[in-house]
Amino acid sequence: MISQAVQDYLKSIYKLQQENPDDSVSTTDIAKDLDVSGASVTGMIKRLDTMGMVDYSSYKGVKLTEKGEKVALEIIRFHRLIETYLKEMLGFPLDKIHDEACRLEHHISEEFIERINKLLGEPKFDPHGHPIPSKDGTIIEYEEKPLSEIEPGGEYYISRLSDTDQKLLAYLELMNLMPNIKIKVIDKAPFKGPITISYNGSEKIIGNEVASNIFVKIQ
Amino acid sequence: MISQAVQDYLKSIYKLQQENPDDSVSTTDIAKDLDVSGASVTGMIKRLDTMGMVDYSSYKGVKLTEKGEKVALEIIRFHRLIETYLKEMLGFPLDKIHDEACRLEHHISEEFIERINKLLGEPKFDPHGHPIPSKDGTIIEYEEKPLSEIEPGGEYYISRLSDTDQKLLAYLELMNLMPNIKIKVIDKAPFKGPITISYNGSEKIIGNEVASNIFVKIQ
DNA sequence: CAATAAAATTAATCAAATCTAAATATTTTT
DNA sequence: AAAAATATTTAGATTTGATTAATTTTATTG
Ligand SMILES: [Mn+2]
Ligand SMILES: [Mn+2]
Ligand SMILES: [Mn+2]
Ligand SMILES: [Mn+2]
Repeated sequence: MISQAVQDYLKSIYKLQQENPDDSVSTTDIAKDLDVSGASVTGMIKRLDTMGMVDYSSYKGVKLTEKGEKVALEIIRFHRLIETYLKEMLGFPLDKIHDEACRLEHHISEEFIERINKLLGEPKFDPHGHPIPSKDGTIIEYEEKPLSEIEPGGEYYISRLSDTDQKLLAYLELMNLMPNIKIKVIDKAPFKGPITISYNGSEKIIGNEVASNIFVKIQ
Repeated sequence: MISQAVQDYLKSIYKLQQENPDDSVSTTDIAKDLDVSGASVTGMIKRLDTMGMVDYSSYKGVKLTEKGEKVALEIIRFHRLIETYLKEMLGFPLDKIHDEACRLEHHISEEFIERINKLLGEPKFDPHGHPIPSKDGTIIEYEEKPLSEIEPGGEYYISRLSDTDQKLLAYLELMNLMPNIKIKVIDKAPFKGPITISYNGSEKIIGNEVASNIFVKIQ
């Protein structure tokens, strides 16, 4: 059996690799992401290497092997299906689903996942707008940009909300700024100033910080 | 935080205590129930004692303290609500719910439990017929007897199915021998022979072994 | 009531994950 | 290119939960 710790490391490495696909992932980045010491990361990385989950050489960082990536994608699939289920079927608020899913992802069975996947109608995106990997590990990719970098003018669809700050997510849900909402930038004040947007038939003003956590689909 | 291991020990001690309320629970019985070595049990018991979860003195076995019992009942509440949820909302077969619940009980939040409790309509019994402890730790008790000890004649309601043998549970579900079904013993062959029963408008013959895993409510 | 069997505890190890402090390698700056 | 700063690894310890083997305590029985 693959322990929870191993699963969390693989998930973290996958995430960091996505953010920076060219470089290999550094110990320090993993340590920061998982909030553990650098020494712990070195120790675990060596084990992952002997398990064939990552390629590692001293002082050079790691890269997931095909095997490691497969495991990571499986956990991410679990995580995102659970998030979707918590929101859609149990009525959890948007800011509570991540933490719950992050625990459950390590403990539910294939059978459980298959059942909720069916009940949900095999969804392709979770409530944050994250794509849900298919069972064979393929994952939808598309181009997006933070709303804070969009010039006033065209219309866009919200594709994704950053899920790092749960307080912010609660605010976005309250404002009904959710994936798939059609949105238009009316005005953008200079020097990271407030941004005027129009959606759902009304105008709102949000801060640049907030807008930088909302991503819209490009073309 | 109370670890999964600690939770499982407390649950096991609670169960063994119920089976034999007068004696204190022996190390060997816990070891058998949890499938660990006796030495492991001695080690854990000492920790539980210093945590104030059990009263323990060397060579004399353990008894749950009020604190320990409260924790045990909380986990049992979680376990049984999850079982009910897996059956009622996700359509799990009766023989698959125990193992899944036994893992999840340690990892779901109060919030999750409260939500499924509401959605299920605050059920009082799980699919095996086990009473679900209330949030404050009270638990319904009633008298019951194995069907194998019932003499032909009166009518009874199935109260509970033993959940130790999952294969047997699958058979019972197939036969529609489930809690709350009205049942009548028509004939009982001697020397632990087959038992003829009537329920749901038809007659069936089951083995004594099977009947000893079906419990009916007394009066 | 002593001999034997069974139950329980102790002692010594192990593995997984973590940590801090010290040492070493790499990168950046002057 | 040497010095300084940063990143990474090593060494040594800790905690939790488990093991086997040896010892001690309790229970049984002739
Ligand atoms: Mn997780
Ligand atoms: Mn998500
Ligand atoms: Mn359990
Ligand atoms: Mn049950």
